[in-house]
Amino acid sequence: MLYLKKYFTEGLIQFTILLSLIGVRVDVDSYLNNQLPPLREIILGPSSAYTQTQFHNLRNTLDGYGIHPKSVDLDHFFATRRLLNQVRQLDRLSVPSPELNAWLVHRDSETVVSTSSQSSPSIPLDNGAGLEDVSNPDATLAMRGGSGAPESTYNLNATDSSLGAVAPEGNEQQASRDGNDDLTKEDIDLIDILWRQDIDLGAGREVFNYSNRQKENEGEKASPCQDKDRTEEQESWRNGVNLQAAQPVDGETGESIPEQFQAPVVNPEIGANEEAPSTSQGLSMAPQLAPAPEPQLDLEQQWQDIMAIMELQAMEVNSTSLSPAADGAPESNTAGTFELSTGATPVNQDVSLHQASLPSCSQDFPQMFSPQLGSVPRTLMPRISSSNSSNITSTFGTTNLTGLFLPSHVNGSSSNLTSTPALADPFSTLLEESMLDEISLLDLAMEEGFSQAQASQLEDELDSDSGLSLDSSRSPASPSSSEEEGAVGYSTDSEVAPAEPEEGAVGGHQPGYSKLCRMSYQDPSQFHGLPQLDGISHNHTYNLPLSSAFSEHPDLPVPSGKKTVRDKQHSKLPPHADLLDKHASRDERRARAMKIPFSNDKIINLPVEEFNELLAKHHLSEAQLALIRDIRRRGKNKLAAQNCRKRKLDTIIKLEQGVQELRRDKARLLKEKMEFIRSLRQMKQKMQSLYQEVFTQLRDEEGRPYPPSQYSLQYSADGSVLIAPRSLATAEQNRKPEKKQKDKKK
DNA sequence: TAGCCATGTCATTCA
DNA sequence: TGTGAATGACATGGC
Repeated sequence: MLYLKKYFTEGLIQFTILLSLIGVRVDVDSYLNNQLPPLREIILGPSSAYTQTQFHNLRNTLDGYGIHPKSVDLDHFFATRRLLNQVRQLDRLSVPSPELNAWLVHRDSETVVSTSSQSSPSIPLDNGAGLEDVSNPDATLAMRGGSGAPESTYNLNATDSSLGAVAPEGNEQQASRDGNDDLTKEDIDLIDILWRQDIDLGAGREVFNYSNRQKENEGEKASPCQDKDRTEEQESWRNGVNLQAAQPVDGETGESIPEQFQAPVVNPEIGANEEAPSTSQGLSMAPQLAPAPEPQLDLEQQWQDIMAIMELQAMEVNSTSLSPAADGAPESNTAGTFELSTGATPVNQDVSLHQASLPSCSQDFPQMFSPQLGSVPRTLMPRISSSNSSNITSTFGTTNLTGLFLPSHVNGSSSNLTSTPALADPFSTLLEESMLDEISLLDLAMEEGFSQAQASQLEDELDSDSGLSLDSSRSPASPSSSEEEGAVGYSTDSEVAPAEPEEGAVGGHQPGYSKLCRMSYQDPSQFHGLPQLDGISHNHTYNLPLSSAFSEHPDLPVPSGKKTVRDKQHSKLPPHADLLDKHASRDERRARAMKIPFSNDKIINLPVEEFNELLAKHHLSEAQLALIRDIRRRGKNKLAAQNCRKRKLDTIIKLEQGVQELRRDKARLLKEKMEFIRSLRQMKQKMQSLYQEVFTQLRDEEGRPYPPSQYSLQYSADGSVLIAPRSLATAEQNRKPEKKQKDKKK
């Protein structure tokens, strides 16, 4: 980590030097002192709770690497690395390629966390480059004399101030000139390229002037009108409304184009790339798109390796979890989502990056942060979310991007629908339908993945709880159990029963296990400290009447939520008797009233023989005997009813699973059918072409070709091919159906 | 207060 | 024939 920090620091220093070469005065100390997290955190260490980790791709499957994917350090590494790369590569010819840069920028906690593509003017981009502020296009116009032709009137000096200069406007040109004094030709070329990026935008750099924000923050030279606009924008932003949600971006640079400059954009290249992803950083993403081989630091190489691995993993996740349309079909991802570029460069990196950043747009956001996020003011969260979501919207229009980053079942099939490439053949409709069907079913399967887990869990419970062996390991109703333990040793649940002092003539201790099982039914979390009970998650309490366990330990908290209401209602009663009454069933109360000398649990759960012995031991009245038999009958029936209901649920769940399975099978078979049809069609086409080829080469005795309208090739049964007049062939074909009909009649 | 749900109970059937 | 299990139907209470 220290190494990374050092690297960040070095990179930032390089970047700062570069900016100073351009003519921008960058005061690192002021950044640090002004409590701007990114620089400070990059250099001094991460402290931001708002860090958006870019590696939250789909399921956070990137474990096991040197840098944890969720490490906030990676974010800084990402941001800094990309900034540096892009700056370094600005002097190269840029070729648009499908790259989506997910920038991560930060601000102090007072304002907003933003991703790069966020073009909202209210988001300061304190990324260390001191880059853009798109909130002040008016100033740009003014500086350019309000020209509608920005290409021709671009003010280079004005651009200087946009690159993070904190010098007053009046000094900008001087500062720029001062800075240019030391420029080499290479630097100048680099600066020219930088400026051209914005010229292509039709906007000067001053549009993205970071210094404007600085000035505004300092209360210097900001016009009231600008303040008002900015305040409104910030408010709207805080309200989760991105006023510039549909703001276009420069396809070449990925920058957000201020609305004032959308019309004048005449650069055809921009038009061709108008769907390019947006990075509102103001730094060109284009140079990075054509990375020329250059000597890399070892760390860079390592970083590339990390990136490659992560991309592969992201692709794996995509290919396994998304629709089959995504299999080897990058365009499937691009449809409506990643169709952002020209050229055929794979979008793997883009995908991973995008996936890495976008989950934060919605519900995944809180989980993506470090535990410190818990301390993030809640008021910040909506802004974070809205910034990201609006970001997406601004970049991709109304396309439903979330489908790529949320589980497909969340997104439904919409993204899949858009991602299914159109097929040219006549079967495309059917095939598409089939594939879509399957896709939707795969979505269902993903849904089912969840329900299956639940179902299997429930199934396990059901299996283990089947029958009276709900407490399967120790069921008192189990003959084996009773045989092992004997009448006296009938000590599991039957031991619970004597816990009722009034009822139980047969004493017994309350085994902790049973007690805990009872409690586990109510609150499994109470057993976290009991490793021996880790494996106990089932509800084995059906044959453990609540009153039994509770009566022995009336000081125990009432575990049942349902009982609590009743508890409150009876809270004025004497504690012990009240609790006994409260948690005693009707039969238990009756048994107490009739002075039955043993517990209801015993009455219910003892095997017949032992039960009869127990009755024989005591001299009971007819009323008592009748009550005992009723208690036994009802108790057993109660358990039976519970088991019956569980079985019903189990059956329903299994049926649902069966339905899902059948649907998957149907989709798979349909897909296979379509593939067969397509294959058959291809074979027919091949056959037709071969037929034509052979036919055209045939000649009669005079060397003339046979007219296809009069002759055709006939295939005989022995495999030979004959040429015959079409009329003859037609007649033969007509005979065959007649023969078949005759055969059928026979 | 109606509706839903969980649970208990009864009656019945079956092995 | 007694017993237990299974299940439909109904009642009840909580939310």
